[in-house]
Amino acid sequence: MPPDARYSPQVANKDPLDLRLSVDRGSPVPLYFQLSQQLESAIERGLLVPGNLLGNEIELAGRLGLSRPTVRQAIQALVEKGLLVRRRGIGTQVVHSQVRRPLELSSLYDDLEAAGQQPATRVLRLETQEAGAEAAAALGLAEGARVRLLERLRLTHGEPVAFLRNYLPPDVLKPEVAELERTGLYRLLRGAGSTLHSARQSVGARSASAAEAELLDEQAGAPLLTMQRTTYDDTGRAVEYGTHLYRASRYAFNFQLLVRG
Amino acid sequence: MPPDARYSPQVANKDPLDLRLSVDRGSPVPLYFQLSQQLESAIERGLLVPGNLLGNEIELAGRLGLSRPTVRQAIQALVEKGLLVRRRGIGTQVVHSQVRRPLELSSLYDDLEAAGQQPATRVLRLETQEAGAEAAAALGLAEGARVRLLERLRLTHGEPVAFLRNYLPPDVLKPEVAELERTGLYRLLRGAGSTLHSARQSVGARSASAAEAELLDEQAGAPLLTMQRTTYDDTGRAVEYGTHLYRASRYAFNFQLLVRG
DNA sequence: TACGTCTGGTTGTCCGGACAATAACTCGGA
DNA sequence: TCCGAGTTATTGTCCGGACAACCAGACGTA
Repeated sequence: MPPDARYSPQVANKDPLDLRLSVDRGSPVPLYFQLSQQLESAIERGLLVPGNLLGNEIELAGRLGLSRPTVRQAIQALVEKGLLVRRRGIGTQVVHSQVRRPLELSSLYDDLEAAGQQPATRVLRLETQEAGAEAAAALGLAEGARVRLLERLRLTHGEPVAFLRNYLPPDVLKPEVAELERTGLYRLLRGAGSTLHSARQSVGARSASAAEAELLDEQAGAPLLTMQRTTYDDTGRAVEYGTHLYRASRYAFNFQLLVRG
Repeated sequence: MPPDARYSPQVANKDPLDLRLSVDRGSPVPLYFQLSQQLESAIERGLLVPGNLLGNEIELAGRLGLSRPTVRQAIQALVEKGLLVRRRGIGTQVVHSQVRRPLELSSLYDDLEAAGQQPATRVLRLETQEAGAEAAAALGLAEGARVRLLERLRLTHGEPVAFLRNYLPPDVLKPEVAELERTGLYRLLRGAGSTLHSARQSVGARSASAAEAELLDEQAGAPLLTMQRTTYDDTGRAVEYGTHLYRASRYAFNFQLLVRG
């Protein structure tokens, strides 16, 4: 194989008919979404190889009995996910990225669970307080407003991984200890009706104090990853502020960024 | 002001005529993009307050002499940036987020420059090598293929902040020391014709070895932030792999994540 | 008061068509 | 052989229209 054959645009194309694309007009699921999902699953399963894609939009529309705008909308969604690239005059290609898991606002609990790490949570504290300056500023509340304070220890295989301190506006979520030990905070927030939208994070590092080391089963002075995060729902309201500590020996953040604009 | 007045949808609206929205049909800039930028700048400058927005799409289209799809495309772009929220049956509102800088694939150089930190770079090493297993895997090359190795020290105000080691496929960029000391790697990559698309990052922490401490002007054992990153262009090709060390006492990662799908 | 119903307003989805911009390919001429 | 012009294919932008889905508030009824 020539050294850069994998970057050539002339990769042979599967016959699109093999993809079994079809839409169900009786379904309440939007047509563009049906198509978009079928294309995505075809890519995930390797039915569509990096290279030239389903010919052109117009023909694809014709074969599916859809209009071109609808097909474009389906393709556009995948372009924004980073699965496809459009090239004017050329066509639309599948991106040949090895790793194309798009990244989401990640939840430590879900991450650990997905990695088969059997996460567990110990709730250390759950109470309502008056907000200090830091939490109030992060949540956009007045200083002294009531906030729920939550402190948890996250473990895998019985060993501590992280110490999590969160502040919640009281009307957003009223968590119970049993729930918190069973699942992650993000899942609870979503379950309570918040549609999470974005988060601002700051990741740093520092040495563990004696108390922190004790809590996390490390030596004093051991390196810790620190993370502060404010999460916003789709109206821009802050629904959670957290300041967390991770054992650097047992955890690292993995994420994928997309370029915007 | 009642406690949650800022979340009420009934915020008085500026007269949209004050916004001086208009489009230039002679310009080569797409109409939807012109409108999108004008709306964005109106939001940035506070002319549009969180609350009810420019009435409805149809009326806005009529006033500007555009079609509704074009207006929708402009609004959609801002929704994806997290500046607006659409609510069926209600209208489109400006998100009331304090911080709404959308985030991009960040460049340390640009970040420091934007923060007024006067970044400087010292090139420690620049040579072509055979790729080791790690770099080859990250770049998707065969082990032993030629790669360019680049080691830099990044400083602000004369003090070291980070040690940067990068691997580049030789046909992507042929950087020169003078360029590297004048600007950041991302800017050079873009200048060389790569359109950067996404990056996978891993952020962790560890204690500085004696040699690392010496280089970064820290004490041995001091906490360091570590970052590995592979950057991909819009065809999914890896254009850069880097493994970096930051002084935790002087730097932290700040970024904003958007929820996907 | 409490609750279901109706109504108006707004975004969501979808269609069919038109022309512009861009890139690859073909082909003729030097 | 090399190079430039023309041709063709494909996505990019834009239009006008239609109906569906959904939400809030007003209204009527129990």
